[in-house]
Amino acid sequence: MSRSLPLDPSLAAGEPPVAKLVASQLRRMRRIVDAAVELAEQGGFDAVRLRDVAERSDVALGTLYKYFRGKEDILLFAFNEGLRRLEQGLFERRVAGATPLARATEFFRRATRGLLQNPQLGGALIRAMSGGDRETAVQIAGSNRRIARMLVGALRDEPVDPDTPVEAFAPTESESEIADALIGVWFATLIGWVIGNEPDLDTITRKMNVAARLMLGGDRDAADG
Amino acid sequence: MSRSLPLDPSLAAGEPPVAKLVASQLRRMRRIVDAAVELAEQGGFDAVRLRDVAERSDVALGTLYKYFRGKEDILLFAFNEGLRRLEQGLFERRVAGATPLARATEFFRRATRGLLQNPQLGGALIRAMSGGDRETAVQIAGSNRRIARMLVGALRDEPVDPDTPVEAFAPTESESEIADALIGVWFATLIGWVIGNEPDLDTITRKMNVAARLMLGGDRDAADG
DNA sequence: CGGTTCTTTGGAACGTGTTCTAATTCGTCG
DNA sequence: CGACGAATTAGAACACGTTCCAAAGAACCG
Repeated sequence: MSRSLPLDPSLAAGEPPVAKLVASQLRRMRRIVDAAVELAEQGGFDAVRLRDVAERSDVALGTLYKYFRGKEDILLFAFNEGLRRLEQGLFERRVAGATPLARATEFFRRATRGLLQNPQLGGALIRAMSGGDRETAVQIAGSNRRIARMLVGALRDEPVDPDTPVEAFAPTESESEIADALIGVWFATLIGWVIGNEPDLDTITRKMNVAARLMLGGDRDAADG
Repeated sequence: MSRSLPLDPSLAAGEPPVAKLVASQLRRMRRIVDAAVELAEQGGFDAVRLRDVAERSDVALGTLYKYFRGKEDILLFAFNEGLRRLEQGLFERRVAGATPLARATEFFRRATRGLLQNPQLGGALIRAMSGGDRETAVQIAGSNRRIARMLVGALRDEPVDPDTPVEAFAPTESESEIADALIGVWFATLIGWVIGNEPDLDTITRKMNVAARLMLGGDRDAADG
């Protein structure tokens, strides 16, 4: 083995792909992700051509594949960075709302807003998530868990420290069921959005409010922008 | 224009892609779909190479693109045929169960069973649905509607005539909300299954039962095989 | 410093979805 | 029958993700 080789080991494990990389390699990786995100912002998933990513980030095509398993892997990495930002944001400004329903709705509103901020990029990230290969499954499962943790935090009205490892997250069975189902609705809605492109934050928020109301009971429409 | 040209007009509109085709063209189309399905059954989505499909169905590659917009389109067509079979099956043997919860669970069990009958094929079909392009959105929306109609039929404990046009289907707002959310959970679950491959009918059925219970209330686990 | 090993590079090469084209066949109408 | 247009064919061509390779560079070790 070697001391720092960048490839799989970092990414094969679910979450922390940045590990054991010297500074120059970290910078290279960052350039790759940034280039991919820029291209996605401009033209969506299809505009992220790996040849362009390589050129923009001053990296050879082959090197790119040393850092990431493929196109979707890069976008998935960006998605996870977005998740981290969301976690941080939620930690700094807790979700507001008097009832679990209101807080759940507000959580999804903020999460969705992050994705829709740049629709092209958001669509690209969702597409990378839904079209995942067997290899990226672990990563996706990890993302899912992080989302569930945030959602359950909102339901409980408890802050979630982003730096706590997700493995320590222990929801009750009931919480787990609700989170699973709600996140499922969210993903399905986002995929529908990607396919059909009706880029309306309010519509998606309303849909999540409806689903949450069904599962949590309570008065209707307990959240607003 | 012509009298029968096979290409877009049939497929551009959502549902009835078979229209205005002479018998020989219908047979060609059938051969194409059959070949694609056979290949998918054996090796999943990736094994459906259009060159192979063309060869198997004795059709030129270019002709294939006259009948379908692309690879996913063929699989989507097969998916819709599967839906029709499911509708027929449900019409002939109504979903059993004393409560809406039990019937909803049983509906998803039967729908999922159809997909998992051949996991390779089922995965390929799901993948075609989730990775859809803008053009196939209409078709997918139509499929969704057909599924919603079946589900609502099960909730109401009413038979659904497969030959009735979906457009005539008029759910109440509440039914529509529940169906939307449940189908979302179902899709998300299936996508998770495709990505992670844990091909267990019972697990998926249980998950749907949980989600349905959350939304419909009622006693737990009210359905079994 | 020389040698060894790993990383990076530039670029070719491959597979597959998709598009394009020229030639051929088919069906219909006059 | 003969002609015209539409459908089909065979196959080349293109785009892009992915893999492969030989050469150049970089880091480390004695």
